[in-house]
Amino acid sequence: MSNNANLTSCQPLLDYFGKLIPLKREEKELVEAKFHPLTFAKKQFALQQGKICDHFDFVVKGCLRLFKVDEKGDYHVFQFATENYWILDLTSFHKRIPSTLNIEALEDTLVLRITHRDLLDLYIKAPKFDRIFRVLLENHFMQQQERIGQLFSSTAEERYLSFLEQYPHLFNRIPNTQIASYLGITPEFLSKIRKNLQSKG
Amino acid sequence: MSNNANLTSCQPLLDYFGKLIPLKREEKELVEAKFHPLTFAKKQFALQQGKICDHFDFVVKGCLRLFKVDEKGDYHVFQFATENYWILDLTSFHKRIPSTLNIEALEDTLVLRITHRDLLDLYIKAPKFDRIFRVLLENHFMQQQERIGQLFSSTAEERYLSFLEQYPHLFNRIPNTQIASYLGITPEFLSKIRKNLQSKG
DNA sequence: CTATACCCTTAAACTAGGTTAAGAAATCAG
DNA sequence: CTGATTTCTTAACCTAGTTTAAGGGTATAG
Repeated sequence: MSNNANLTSCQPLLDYFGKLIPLKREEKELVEAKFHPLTFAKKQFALQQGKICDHFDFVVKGCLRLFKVDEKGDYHVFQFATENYWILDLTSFHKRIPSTLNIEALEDTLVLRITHRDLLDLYIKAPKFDRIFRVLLENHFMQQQERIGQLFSSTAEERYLSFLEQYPHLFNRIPNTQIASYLGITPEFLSKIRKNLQSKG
Repeated sequence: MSNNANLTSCQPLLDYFGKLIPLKREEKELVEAKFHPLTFAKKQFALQQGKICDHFDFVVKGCLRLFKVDEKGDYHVFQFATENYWILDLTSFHKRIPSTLNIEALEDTLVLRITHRDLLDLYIKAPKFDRIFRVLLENHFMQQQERIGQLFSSTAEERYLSFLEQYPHLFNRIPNTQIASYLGITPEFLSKIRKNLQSKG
């Protein structure tokens, strides 16, 4: 019965993997054995800075944010993760060092989680996952590079517009303070931008 | 004889891979078959925007820069690659779409290059390279994330100091205009920063 | 050896975005 | 339903970094 429950709960992840590379029965069973569901209430932390990030999370439902608190106490959002996104502090996860980042639920959230040890074991038992996680990482990398490009050469207004385009499902789901923090500006300035845009059309 | 020449020329790359995961004889031979040496004179382009990036380059000697030219005509350096670094436009390479970036030699440079087709073939013939390139990508990703964090919360002076720390071998090897372009500031402002630092000590 | 291109610096005027403060609106826990 | 917390907006003032312009320094190709 618990086996059956897992079968059900891992389905979104199996679908996700299956779209990248078709999985064999044994590989599906491995996924079911290694990933475990976990829920977070809104405002609950999935990772606190100072702790080692021992988990690689796939979001089934809800929304998490990965963010840094700098020396001045300001918050900076690296990434939001909604349905079918991955979230973790990769640096802490791989180097096994205390994290400088936090992960917090912006909504009640359900994730499928694999631990560091289990992921290594998964790579050994089914090398196909080396490839799957390579592809997954490539996608994350491309997104990050796009972001660096924008931080370099776009104004805050342009970045806001492109955020709205890229994450239309997010903008009425999370507060503007969070969006500002993702764009690298203050909420006050975002407010000014929004007013400007409104007067334009 | 040409075989022998390749054996010699691939040695830095074999060393690099060997440090990540030991390679078997067949795997070494595959590397020698798939990677080919290529030289660029200073100022020569290894990639021009608009073309598809069909190559993944390992720098044996010299220095390349990966940069973007924005709408205003300003240049922004994503990455420098010196000895033992990788350089390519990953987005163009994987999505097979025209690149928005350029790669240019800042010094006379020797790379070992693998094409897209040969890399896919390498993954198939030796799945160990799925793992190697996963690890390699993880490292790049971590560096990029660090960079985003800095662009968010550090002043230009702080970023300059941390550049000097992180790339001590680069700062007297490339012009300050390039460093400014990497830091996301104008050469004039970098000059001001350097003057300030000098008066401090 | 020389001319040309590139590189570095200075300084004055300017602008994108930050800071501070304060009130209004929305959301939420009890 | 109600008080409390969070969120959004406005506005006046401030600052890090840009722009423009100009002069001097330094490689480098021919």
